[in-house]
Order: sequence, then structure tokens, then C-alpha cells
Amino acid sequence: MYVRVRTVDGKETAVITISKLTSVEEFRGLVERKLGIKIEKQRLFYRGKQLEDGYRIFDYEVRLNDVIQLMIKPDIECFTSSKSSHVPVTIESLPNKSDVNLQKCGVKCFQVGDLVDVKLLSYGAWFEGTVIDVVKRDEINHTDLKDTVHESKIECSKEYLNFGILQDDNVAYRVVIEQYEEDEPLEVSLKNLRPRARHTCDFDSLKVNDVVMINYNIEKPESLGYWYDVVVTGIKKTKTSKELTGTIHITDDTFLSNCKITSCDIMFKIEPSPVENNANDIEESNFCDREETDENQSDTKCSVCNDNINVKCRLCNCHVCGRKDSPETQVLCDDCNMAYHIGCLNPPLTTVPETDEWYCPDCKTDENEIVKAGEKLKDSKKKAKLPSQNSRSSRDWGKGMACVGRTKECTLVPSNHYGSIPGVEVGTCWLYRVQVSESGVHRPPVGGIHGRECDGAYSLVLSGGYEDDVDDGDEFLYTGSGGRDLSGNKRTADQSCDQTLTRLNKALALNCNVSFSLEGAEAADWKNGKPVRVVRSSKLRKHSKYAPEVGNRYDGLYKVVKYYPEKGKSGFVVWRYLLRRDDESPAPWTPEGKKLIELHGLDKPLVPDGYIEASKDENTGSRKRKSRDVLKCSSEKKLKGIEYKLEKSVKDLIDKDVNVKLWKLCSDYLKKGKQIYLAEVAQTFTCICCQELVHNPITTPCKHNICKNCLQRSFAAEVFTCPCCRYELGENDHMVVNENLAAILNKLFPGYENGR
DNA sequence: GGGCCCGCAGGG
DNA sequence: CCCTGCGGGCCC
Repeated sequence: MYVRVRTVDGKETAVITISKLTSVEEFRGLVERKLGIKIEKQRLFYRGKQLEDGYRIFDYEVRLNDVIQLMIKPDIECFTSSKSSHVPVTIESLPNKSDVNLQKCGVKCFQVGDLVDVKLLSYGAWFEGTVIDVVKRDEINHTDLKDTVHESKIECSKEYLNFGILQDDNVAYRVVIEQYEEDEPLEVSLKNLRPRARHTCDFDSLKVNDVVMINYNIEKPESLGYWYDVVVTGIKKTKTSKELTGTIHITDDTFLSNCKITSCDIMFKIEPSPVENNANDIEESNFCDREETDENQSDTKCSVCNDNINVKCRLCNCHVCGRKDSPETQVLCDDCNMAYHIGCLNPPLTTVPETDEWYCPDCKTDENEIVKAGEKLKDSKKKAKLPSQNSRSSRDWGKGMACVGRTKECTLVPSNHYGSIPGVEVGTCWLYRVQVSESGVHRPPVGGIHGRECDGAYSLVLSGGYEDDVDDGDEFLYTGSGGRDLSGNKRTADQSCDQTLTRLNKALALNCNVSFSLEGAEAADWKNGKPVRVVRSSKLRKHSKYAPEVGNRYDGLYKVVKYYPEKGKSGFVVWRYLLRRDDESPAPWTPEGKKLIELHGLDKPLVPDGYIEASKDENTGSRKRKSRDVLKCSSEKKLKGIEYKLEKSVKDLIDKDVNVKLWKLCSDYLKKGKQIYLAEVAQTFTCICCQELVHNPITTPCKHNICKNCLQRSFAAEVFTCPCCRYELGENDHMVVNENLAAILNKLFPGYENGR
């Protein structure tokens, strides 16, 4: 199994082969080997958590092909020595609100001289800077290199920029970071630039889900650090202390969840980019200037004693005795802000401590307890029960693809769908069972039959586990499951008791076009039975010449002709099923079938995403020859030209669809063949609400596609914005289905709407 | 939440 | 070759 590592700037990425037991330390070593980034410089993030030594990758539930973000620690030295480095934005340094440049927010572009905040990717934090130049990126380099702007570009005149006709993503800004005045100017793109923060926000009016810029230290959350964007997830306030929990956003896809933020005295509102269209949300009522905040705070009364001097109050007086006397012998806790008489402490103090910070017994933390940034790894009950936790065995495991888990799921049809899967040709072959599961052809990653006891069987895999199976291609005898004692961690075993016509065996029997009988039965008209998708595995080769050479191949639809109990070789009863092919596509072993396979480029098994990259830089030499063969084949496949040609009728519909941009992006995948193209289309047109291919698609004015049902549900909940981008749709949106898009999707994925 | 299951890889 | 490490996803 393998995962990806990507630097937060997105410039470097590597595929790293690991096992489930690989420790974070070992992993760092692999990262150093692959990317040349020293272990001590690495900071690894995964789904809101920092990977910490002492755990295994498996503990973080990192899955096949997932991306782990790598942030390279900056050289701290250059920072601590520089002036005011921890607090790049201060009230004093803020320009006057009437600053000429800042008033120009309506202009469609940043201007030379604008005071800005700049996000430095190696920190994921914002720093103060000034725009010194605006340059236009070279178009060609831009498309190729996305955010890399170090290549040639054309400088353009300031007048040109003032027309505001440049696309924002064609412009790069040269910026001087004020802390590094001596350094070269940086070139940054718009998304890492915004007007200098200049409005503080008031803790009391902060709401959950607000986004603010806050000071935080990833290394030591209790100290000051850099300025990050935070989505507030929790607000805790006592009379005198303030604390936020939030998600620190480092890049678009790197974040730390559940960060406790105590430095809430200064928080900044995030200034809207001048390039975004709406200038009217600049001033929002829930943000106010800092001066006001201070005033608000001074006249609050104690909520318990109402500041009555005759009442003992443990909240606003000594937290132990509740009395107000001798304030000069009281000491305040720097964390909970409670007061304590030095004499009331246990043990009592004789003098008021002279240190800057003092913590009460409740708040004082163990020096050894390291406060880590971001969400901590929870002890999962499920994991605690796993045998791997009892380290009795030192054996490695989990390197393989057996239990990696799916990375995608077929949502074109429901799991109880009978018949072919839209877009999957007969003859399609996958290297691993998990891929077959992802495709929707046969969902269980291990089991041989997929079905429901009260419904029927949807698919089965012939993998040669039962030697008395007889396979003649168009017809085969299948043996039911069960009747084996698999205890003691066995994969397979001899029959040790009778199989029963229950569970999956019953499911498969229900496909037969005859009323269910525990005695067995035969269909009078077998073709009217429910279809079963059949997959043959290469493991069947020892029993059948119809098995594929490698991997698992979809052979089309079969129907159950009859089922009956039989005394197997073991002497126990097994259930047997006669299945006969009934599919309009020719079988893969027929000449016509072979021709089709070649036409669609299906002659070699599909490999999982990232598989080739993972094998390519495998340098242990232990990889088996089988994999090399697959590798060679997939590059051969490329040469053959398996480009998918859209039917003219579909192409015409696509050409007139309003989703011009989306279809253009998809069209890049045509050359990779039908499978990959359809997968891309399915992903592109997945509804953000239900995560399935859009059904009765509504194309919003902001060019997002949502199922009509999903959008109606949203409107019923009085949410009238686009679920993708929150564009205001308006209460009276009439929800016209994009029939054109519906028609295209129906042609590309025939039958996908069934059961919706 | 438990039982079932024809997976894949490593090691002897 | 055989044995066995621990699964994930499905159904009930």
C-alpha cells in the first residue's frame, strides 16, 4: 500500500510505499529519502492532525493514495532575531483608515504601494507586506505550471493594469515582506494576498463558523506565534478568560482541527479581496474596533454576586474562601483568572510570587505534558481491541492491497442494483478485488457473492475456491458459501458441515425465475430470472481456461437456471447453482469479445491510482515480476491509442450545454479511454449534496450542478444559496432542470437514474 | 455491533 | 508450497 506526500505549496509530491504498521518516524525517513527534506525539518499534517512520532500511519487512518501534507519548517533563527517577528500586525503599525491605497478596494486589482498581508506558504501564515510591482504571467507557463511563477513573464504597464482587464490568475504581485526587508521581493498570486488586516474583531460578537485571523503557535500553542486564518468552532468565556477552539487553515487542504487558542485579545477581520465582486460586505456589523471592546469590558458585573461586597463569592473574590479582604495578598491565575489569597493556598505562600505568570493548582499543567497543536489522536476503542495492539507479534502486515479499503465508491447505481454497471464494458479487468468493489461491479472486497437474503444476488466472483465448480464459459456450476469452519484465521477450509440455503445462498437462489424452495428448483423460463454480474478471477485458472491471466475480469450477466443441494466430495451438503450467460455483449473469450476488448483497450488489468508511481520508484528490488509485467503492459496500452470517441449525438449535446468549462476539462480525459473519461465525468457531475451523479440536474447561475431534489431540500430548510459556493440563488428560484445535461448523462451512463 | 467472507503479502 | 498477519464492507 502507498500514500502520497505533498508539500503545502503543491510543488512537490511523492508516492511512498508503506505498510499499515509503518511508524511516523519511519515514514519521516522515507520522506527524507524521497524528497530530500531533513527529518527535523518536516511537519506532517493529515486531516486536521499533525503526525506525531510514536504512532503508526495506521493510527491516523491514512488510507491508500491519501495525501499527507508536508510543511517544511522554516529556519527559526532568522525569525527570533528579527524585530517584532511574532506580532507582524500591530495596532500602531496599521495605517490610518483613510489611507489612499486602502480606499481603493473597489479597484479590480491590487496596486503598487498597497499595504497587504501575504501568506507565506512555508509558514501557512500571513505577514505584512507591500506591493511593489504587478506583473503579468506568461500564458503558456501559467497553464503548465499553475502556481509556479518563476518562469518568464512579461512586465506590463501600470495603465494597463488600471483598466482592470487582466484575469486575476494571470497576474502575479511582487511583494516586499516587511520583516525581511533585506530579502528579494517575493512573487505571489492573488490567493495568497489580501489587503492589510485593519479591523479588529470583538470576542463577544464572535460566532461559531466565523473566520478571523488570529495569532497562534503551532509548536507551542501557549506562546505567541504567527497569524493564521481560523474558522471558529467553539467559544469559551468566563468572566475574565477567553478561549477559542478553531480550525487553523494553512493551505486550502491543510488544516489543524481543534486548536485551542488563548491569545484572543487581538483578532483581525479578514479583509475581502479587492478583486472579488462584492464590495458591500466590507463593513459588517459584528465586527468593531478594538477601542470599543475595551470600553465594553470595564462595566461588567459579577454574574454571581452582582459585585455586592457583603456576599462571599468564589468567582470574583478569593476562589478558596470567597472573601474580598486583603486584595494585596491575592494572586491571580494567568489561566482561569481566579483570585487566591496566598494564605488560602495549599501549601500557603508567604509572599505574592514575583514571576510574570502564576497558575493556580487547577490550571497548573504538568511540565512534562506537551501541548500539541491541532486535534490529538483519540484512543479508539475499536483499535484497542485489534490484535495488533497486543504487540505479541512483531510481524509486519498491511503492505498489501488486501485490506486497504476503497478510495472511491460507485454511486452511479445503488448497491442493490441488478444488471450491468453503466460505463463498465464486458471484459474490463482490474488487478485487485478492491478495485472491482470501487467499480460497483462486485462490492464486497472479499466475499464471493454479493446479495441480500430477502432480495437476491447482484454479483458473484468465480475464484476457484471450490474445486468442484465446473466452468464452461457460457455456463458454469457455482457452489454456495458456508459450511466451512474458518475459525482460527483461516482463508479457506474443507467443508465441515452442511451448507444451508440461507444468507447469500438464499439470495442467489432468489435470482432463479421460480418460486423459492428449500428443496431446490429449476426455472421454467431461465431468461426471466434476475441477472447476476459475473467476475472471473485469475485464481480460477487452475480449474478453468476461461479465467483471465491476471486480475479480475467482468464477464457480463448470467442468470440462475437451477439450484439444488448435492453431497460434495467432502460428504457434506453443498448448494449448487447452474448459471448461464445472457448478455448482449460477446463474452471475452469469443473472437468478437476479444475484438471489443482490444478496441476499448481493456486487454490488461486496470491498476489503482498511484500504483504505477508507487512501483516506479520502488528500489528495494523485492517487487515481483508479475507487477513489472503489469507495468509494461500499461505503458504499451498508452501507445495503442485507446482514445474514446464520443457519439455524435452526445457530442452535439455537450457542445450546446451551458457547463462549457466543465466539459472542456473532462474532454482532456477522452484520450485516456472510455473508462477514465466516464470516471472523470461522473466525478465532475457529482452532486455536492448527495455525492451521487446529479439527478435532474439544476445548473445554477454560478455554474454548479445540483440534483433538483437536493436543492429543494435545501430550500425547504430555508437555505437559498448554492450548496457549492453560497451564491445567493434567491427564494424564488424556479429550478429549471438542465434537460440537456440530463440527456447527456443518461446517454453516458444508461440506467443511472433507475432507483433514484 | 457482530458475523461473514474464494484478499493480498510475508515468511517458513 | 502452506500458513497466517489483520482486514473492509456488507448484511442482519
